[in-house]
Amino acid sequence: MLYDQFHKTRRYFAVDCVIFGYQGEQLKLLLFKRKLEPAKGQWSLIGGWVKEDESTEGAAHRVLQVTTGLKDIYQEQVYTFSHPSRDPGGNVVTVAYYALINIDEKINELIEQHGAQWFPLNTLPQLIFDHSEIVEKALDKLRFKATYELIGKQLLAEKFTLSQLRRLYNEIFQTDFDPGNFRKKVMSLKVLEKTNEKDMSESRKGAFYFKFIEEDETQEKSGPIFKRSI
Amino acid sequence: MLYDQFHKTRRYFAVDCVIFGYQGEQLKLLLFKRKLEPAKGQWSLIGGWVKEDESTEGAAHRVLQVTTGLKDIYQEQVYTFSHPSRDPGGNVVTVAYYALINIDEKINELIEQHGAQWFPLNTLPQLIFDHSEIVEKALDKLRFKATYELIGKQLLAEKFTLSQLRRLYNEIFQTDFDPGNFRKKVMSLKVLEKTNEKDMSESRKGAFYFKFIEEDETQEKSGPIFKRSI
DNA sequence: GCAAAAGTGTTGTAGTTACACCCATGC
DNA sequence: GCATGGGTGTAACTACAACACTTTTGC
Repeated sequence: MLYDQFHKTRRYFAVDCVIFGYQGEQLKLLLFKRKLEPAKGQWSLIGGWVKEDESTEGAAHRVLQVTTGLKDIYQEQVYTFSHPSRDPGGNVVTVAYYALINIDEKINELIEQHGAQWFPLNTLPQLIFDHSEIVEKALDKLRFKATYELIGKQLLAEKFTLSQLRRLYNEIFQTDFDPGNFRKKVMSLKVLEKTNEKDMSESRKGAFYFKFIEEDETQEKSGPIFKRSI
Repeated sequence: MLYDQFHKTRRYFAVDCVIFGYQGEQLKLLLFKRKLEPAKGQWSLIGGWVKEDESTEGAAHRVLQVTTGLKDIYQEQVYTFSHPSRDPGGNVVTVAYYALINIDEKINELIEQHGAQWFPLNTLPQLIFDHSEIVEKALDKLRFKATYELIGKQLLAEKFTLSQLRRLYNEIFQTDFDPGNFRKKVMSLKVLEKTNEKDMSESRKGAFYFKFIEEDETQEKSGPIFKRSI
């Protein structure tokens, strides 16, 4: 190969996935018992080696599919971690991705087979290596995205009430949005459509379900939709 | 090594630097004539292989130091590009960084030795591989940073007038900020201090020079300082 | 005096916050 | 009827855009 003269290095190349889910009004993280030495059996992000003829996007996608059974999971590159001694097992460069998952029964079956478990963000166990830092960066990026566009499509069910959406935002930003103001702001974005169905489980009056309007990649980023009130 | 059983791949690992400078009221990019096959002699970003026991941050720093002679250049990770066929010479994963440089005489000497040249952003030549995409992402990130905090410390001389700063922002966002409003906004951030010196070269009245207040990493990100008026 | 940039002041508007208030319904 | 979340309305406040205005100086 052309570049071989420059390379004597043994380096490994991996991806790690920060998988966010939302369940029981809590933003959660999917963690795995590591199957590999070193640190075998400890909690970690799910990762995988990047194969030949595979991009990191592809590798992350593959890892997510294997561990959740889902295709077409929403994912976004977070950061690349490359400190030579970040992994005691060798010089492993990892490209981190975060993913957004709608937690349901089917997924949880597969997840259990992998020895994985959902953890609320504020009660995470000790993670291996620099995985805490990776989670921190992923969360920053998620918050950031949520400031600039309305997220929830991937984390919530197809139909959801505005209260459910608001509580998701409350979780993400660890704050307490005013119900009235939140509703007005969200409606002004014109990215949701009201359905005719009502959720009667959370209130006497009932709340209309909304869903995201299908659009072809036309989420224009215009400006912050919420003040970074964190 | 522990992980060797999983690796049969030949892959190369590089960094590329998007070097921004500001000169003659123009935001410029430093480009290099590639010294390597393939695409030898064509314009490209400056890059380098990541050595053993080196992080990508370290590699980018080293590459910047060699090509500009400067230590402690401000740099920030942009994105990792890993499509297996992005470089015809082999499977090269590259981590992109952008850097901010204050262009002056000394630098330009070294730069010429490397066959490098400053190009205004709107008249870039054809770049190799996916380097245009890398530049685009870097510029996005720079704009983004400039929206959230006052930049200029690395791009301008130590002392500068508010008009000079405003024209830098005009360049970055390709817009025309109102002089009065720009001044008020910048002053409200309380990150600049007025010096006693005046620049008499650009106006009859003369304009006071300002400089950035020294602070120990206390640029708190609160909210956007300028509407993304792009 | 006049041109030209530096610097200050003013006014209207848009978006947000805080909060009051009505609505629909199960109990 | 009353408690509860759903949903609407409103007044105060803030930030910003637009633009008028004053200041200082070289010519």
